[in-house]
This record gives sequence, structure tokens and C-alpha cells, in this order.
Amino acid sequence: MKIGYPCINETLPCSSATTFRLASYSEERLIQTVTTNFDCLQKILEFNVQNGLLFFRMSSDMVPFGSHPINSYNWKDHFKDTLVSIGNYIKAHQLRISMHPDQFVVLNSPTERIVQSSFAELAYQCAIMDLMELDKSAKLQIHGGGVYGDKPSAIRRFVDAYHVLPDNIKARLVIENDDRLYSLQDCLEIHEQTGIPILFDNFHHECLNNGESMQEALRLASQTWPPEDGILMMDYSSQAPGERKGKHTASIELDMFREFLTHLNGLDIDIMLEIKDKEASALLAKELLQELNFI
DNA sequence: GCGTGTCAAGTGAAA
DNA sequence: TTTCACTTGACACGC
Repeated sequence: MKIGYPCINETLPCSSATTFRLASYSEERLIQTVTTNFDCLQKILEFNVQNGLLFFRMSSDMVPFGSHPINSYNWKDHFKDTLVSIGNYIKAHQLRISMHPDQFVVLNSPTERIVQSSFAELAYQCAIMDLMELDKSAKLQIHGGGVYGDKPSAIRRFVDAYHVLPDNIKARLVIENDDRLYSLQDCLEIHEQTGIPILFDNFHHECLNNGESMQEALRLASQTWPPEDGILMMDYSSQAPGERKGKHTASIELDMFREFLTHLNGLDIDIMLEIKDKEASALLAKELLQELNFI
């Protein structure tokens, strides 16, 4: 079991997601920004290793406009050695890595332009992991997309889009259950037609489900991961008390986390804490996991 | 040096 | 019809 946090480290004085406005685009600005982003990524990974946080979600913004037509610069060649070096560090320390393309990636959109830009975004993020020479256990997580008033058709479009993706993207793509549209059950249907593993989100499952208990849901999601893809990845978060439904807690509630762990029932998984205070909560969770002999 | 409006991109629910 | 939420954070303009 590995534990981690997404994208941003609040302890270190650097960010791996520095960007700039489209209007400020220049090749010079791009190279400078990407250089500092990758430099910071390396520092974050070193922090994580030193602190026993072995699961990390890399920012989608490390290469600004990574899939935008304005960015015609050959950043892949320019940063190849840097990425190989970071990849070697990741492999040497057996870090689990994910990326999460944002809500603009919609494989099942009825609008062809949106599907094409989604492909381009996936290609950009996949290229980062490929250039790092990471194995298939490094994943790209996306959601099911829209429903457009007809879920069976929307699922069919997702499946069709999946089948025409390049093999390198297919090898890394996983689907995450969301809190409004695509439940675990919907993801399982997509899994059956594509083989795509399901990244499980406990909080989304609490918001939208088909009656499966947490233990059963974890078991079902876990079964969609073949050995070469690594163990089940999950996003963990919980409802902020008294806040709008779907709002995450600002810091981890250890009692709730401890209760959640009872549902694992021996299952080995990697847990991404989607909690606002990032590594602070991840460190608390790690301490609890050590205390309970999970790690 | 601040404060703050705005930022490439989609979808659906709420206001 | 518009705003808001979604990992929103932080860029960059205007004072």
C-alpha cells in the first residue's frame, strides 16, 4: 500500500504547475516555465521519498498548453533527458504515479472537435509518462464524460472512442467513478467492453451508487486491475461537515479514514488523498497506516 | 507592492 | 439565462 497526494506540495517553496496566460505565450517563456516545473517535480518527489509518501499525482500543467495548437515547440526532445532522469528516480524508489486530465477531456462528447482535443490532451499527458519510461502501472485517470440525456448511447461513444485510441494511451487510461453521472456500475459496464481498469473514488461512490457496500465496491473495482497494471488506485476524500454536498474536508478526519480502512478486508491498494491540505494530511494518514501495520 | 478580475478547454445542476 | 462546481490556483493587470 502506498499513500499520496495530488500535484501540489505546500511545504516546498516551488510549484511544478506554474503556467502563464495564452496571451503571454512565447517559446522562451515555455522553456523557462517547463524547466522550473520539472525541476520542482524532482524536488517534490525527493520530499515524498524522504517522507514515505510513495504515490503522487503529477500536475496536468507541467507543460503549459501541452496540447494547445499554439504550442508547436518540440518540448519532448528538449526535455527528453530531464524526463528520463525523473523517470529513473521514480523507478529507483518504486513510486506509483498518476495524472488526472481535467474536465475538458470528454471522450464521449457528441462534438467531434471536443473528442479530438481530448485525444490531444491525453496524448500530451501520456507522452510525459512514456518519456519517463514508466511502466503500465503509471495511469491517466478520466471520468466517463457527459450523458446528454441518453446514457447507453453516451457509453457506446466512450467505448468506440476508446477503441480508436493509440495503444500507448490505452495502456495507461483508467476510468474513475464520478459523483453525479457515472457510477461504479456504469464504469463496470464500460470496463466489460474495453478492459479499462476502474479507479475507485470512495466519496463519489457515497454520492452516487447502486447499493454496493464500500467493501463490495472496493472488491469490484480491484478486480478490474490486471497484475501488469499494478494494484487498485483510489481517490480518498470525505464530506466536509455542514458544507455543500460534494465539498471535501480541509484536512483528513482520521476517525473516518480509520473506519474506511476496515472495509479493505485485506485488499492491497494505493490511496490518493484528495484533501485540501495535501501532504500534511498524507503524512497524518501515513502515520496511522504505520500504526495499524498497513505499511 | 498590493488587490482582484480573469484564465484554453465541457457538462449539468442550481440560482 | 447565467452562474457555479468540478483538485481552482495563480497570472497579470491596474492602482
